[in-house]
Amino acid sequence: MVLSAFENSRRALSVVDLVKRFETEMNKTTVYRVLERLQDDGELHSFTGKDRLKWFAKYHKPDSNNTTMTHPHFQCQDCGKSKCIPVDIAIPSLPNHRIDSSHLLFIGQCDDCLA
Amino acid sequence: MVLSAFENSRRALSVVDLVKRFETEMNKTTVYRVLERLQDDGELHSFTGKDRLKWFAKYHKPDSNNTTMTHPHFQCQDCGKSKCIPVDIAIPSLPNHRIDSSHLLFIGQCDDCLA
DNA sequence: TTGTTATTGCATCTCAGTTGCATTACTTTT
DNA sequence: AAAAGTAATGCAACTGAGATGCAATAACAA
Ligand SMILES: [Mn+2]
Ligand SMILES: [Mn+2]
Ligand SMILES: [Zn+2]
Ligand SMILES: [Zn+2]
Repeated sequence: MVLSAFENSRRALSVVDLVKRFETEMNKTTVYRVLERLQDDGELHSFTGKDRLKWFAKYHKPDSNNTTMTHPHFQCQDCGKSKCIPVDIAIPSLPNHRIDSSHLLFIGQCDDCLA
Repeated sequence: MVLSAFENSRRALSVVDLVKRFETEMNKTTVYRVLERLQDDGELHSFTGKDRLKWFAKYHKPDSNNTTMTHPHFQCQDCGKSKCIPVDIAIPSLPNHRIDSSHLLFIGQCDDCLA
């Protein structure tokens, strides 16, 4: 039910929105827990938006090119919507450091708001 | 006084830490406001850490190669410390989108914690 | 001095996210 | 079917970073 809100697209949904959308049918806490469970099950993944809110999106398994394993996200500064960007970003190598993951968020104007 | 806590390095300091460090000499709210002012003055810049906390670091003006204008940051998952990474990351171009800025955070183990 | 503006303190608020505990739903075992 | 165990949900209260309103103080200028 919560999962079907993501309708197979790359659109992300903020937890705040989801809590609102389901406030008549389920408790706030339940929404949080369902999302966490779906993430553990590999159905969803999460990231942090520009306003430090938590967002979720469908998990798309990496394609053959290894793309999208740890992909960036885009958030529109006009409409606030955000989505997955299935693109590979080259991770720099830092001397004496080990990079395990990355949080990549691009901010700008989305196609809708540019049109 | 708050500014001198950054001692010209690329080390970042979380607001939470700064509030604690100065709790005897100034109010929590004042710390927030001083940091905001220093950011407006171009002395500091801020970013969001992996735990959604706000971090500040010295602002280093871009060098001739345009490097570090919108640079990534690194946060160690062991010690929690984070710092600026003066490296250029290629921003992808997304069809029908305009990217204005980016939040790039790399997570891993720092030199100290690897040693 | 007197008026004006910038800075700080303090209390209170906001609000996303978490936690504890009781209740209900679902499964498995006898 | 009944009992027992496990998982999912509701509800209330809590947490904590960050914001806000307002009064008090400090700096500054006329
Ligand atoms: Mn994604
Ligand atoms: Mn930086
Ligand atoms: Zn938009
Ligand atoms: Zn470390």
